[in-house]
Amino acid sequence: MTLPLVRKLEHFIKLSPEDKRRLEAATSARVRELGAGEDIIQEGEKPTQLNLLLQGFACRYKVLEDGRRQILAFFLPGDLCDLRMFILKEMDHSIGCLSRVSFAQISPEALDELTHSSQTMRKALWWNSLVEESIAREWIVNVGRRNAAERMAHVFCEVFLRMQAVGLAKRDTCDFPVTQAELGDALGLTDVHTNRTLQELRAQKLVALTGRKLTIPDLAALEVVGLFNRNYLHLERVVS
Amino acid sequence: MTLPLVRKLEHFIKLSPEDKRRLEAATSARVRELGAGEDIIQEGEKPTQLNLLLQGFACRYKVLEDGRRQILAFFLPGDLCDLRMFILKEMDHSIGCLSRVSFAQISPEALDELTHSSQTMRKALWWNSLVEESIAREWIVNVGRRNAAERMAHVFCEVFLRMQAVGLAKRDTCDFPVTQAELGDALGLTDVHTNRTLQELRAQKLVALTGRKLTIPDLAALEVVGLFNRNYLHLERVVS
DNA sequence: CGATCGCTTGAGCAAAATCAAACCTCGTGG
DNA sequence: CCACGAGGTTTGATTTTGCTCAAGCGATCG
Repeated sequence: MTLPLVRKLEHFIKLSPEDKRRLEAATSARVRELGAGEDIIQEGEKPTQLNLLLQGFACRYKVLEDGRRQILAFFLPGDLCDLRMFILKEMDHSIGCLSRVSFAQISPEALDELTHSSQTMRKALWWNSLVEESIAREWIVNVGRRNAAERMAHVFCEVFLRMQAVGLAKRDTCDFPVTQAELGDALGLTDVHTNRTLQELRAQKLVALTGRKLTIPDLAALEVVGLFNRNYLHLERVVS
Repeated sequence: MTLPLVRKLEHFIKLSPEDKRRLEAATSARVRELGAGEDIIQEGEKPTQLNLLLQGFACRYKVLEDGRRQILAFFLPGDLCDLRMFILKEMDHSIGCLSRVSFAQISPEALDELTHSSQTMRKALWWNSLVEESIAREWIVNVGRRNAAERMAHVFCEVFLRMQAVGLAKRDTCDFPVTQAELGDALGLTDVHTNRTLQELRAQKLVALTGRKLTIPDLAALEVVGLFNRNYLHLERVVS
């Protein structure tokens, strides 16, 4: 089975067999598991290695002094949680697990080795960071300028397309092991309002969300509702 | 006069005289000016070079189909508007000028040259990107979980500290050539509500904002109102 | 001197938050 | 096998926050 990360990177650039082999080696050296609610790394800690999500959902989040929480990004299988971050003195946010999760820990040295010999790999990881940043910017638009239903439609589209990009969507369905309260924390909404908004989308038959599975019967329609534009995911290949 | 960018980078790492000389050379090769309201680059265009803001304020922004606009970041003197972006096929957002602006255009080749010979410069620019990403994440929290007054207090603190970091704040005052409507676009608020919120902060003597100048008589107090935590700006030096 | 742009004010309304309670489901232990 | 409990979802009533629409005001600039 192809590594989700490989699938993702190949949306941008074709990797050589050698690149893939090394990547697989690097990601199998040290694998850890954590349960839902546990943190991979917390705000204030010094980041020391790179975490690559292999299975399950995780998220970046911040908590304000008074307990308000905001989720800053969803991490899906194939996502690098904190590439390049270990130059910093301390984390300014936490990374937590939304479901049971398994992830690979890659040391800075292993990463160096991976990129040092391959221009292609460097470019691929570079592209990967840019996409991540782009997603963060789109989330600013989401919470800043879209209303509740639009926001929710938008993240559903995003998650579905990203899952599809790593080969983890079957037809119109993918995993979505996220509680409504957590979804609210990602959308900047309360749990109550998140629930009502979800019911709206359900009533319009735009989404089904049960048993940790997300189904989108008509993606194009949901994209319209969410004022969704795929360009920010940069999934059309530039370099062959 | 020291380049704002140099001042900023030196919050993280000390640059050698040689590094500084090269940076100054690279930034003086090609300087352009634009007026308020003009765009440095627009969504959909292919980014080809790096723009370094020298004077004035600019911003990153996106516009939804129906005209709603969200400002994603403020660019102050010393900011690199799109470092690393030129690997992408097209911009997923625009960069516009909030005031009359002058900026340097640095070619990918000049940038390569700058970083190729200096590990320090590479690290400095690396750190710079990470801080920019960190600011974007904090903005998600801002629009997602803070109310109008908190949001406004927060960006005022941020802009002031960033201006201070590049040597462009005098005591408790710095430039802020941004209209209330634009400020609203950054905060995810309407212009009307932005106005009322600003009046609140003024009434509490937390800020003065007249003639494109921002004054913060008691920064600590404003930080409390904005639930502001400096950690995300990563301004304490790690590497000497 | 009028036009434009930015700021300000008011009234009414809509969206989302808050508070409170009930309900459902699924795993656990008696 | 059933009762229990925790976590997650749903509902209702009410309040708050911020939006919309509309108009007026005050500079500044050809």
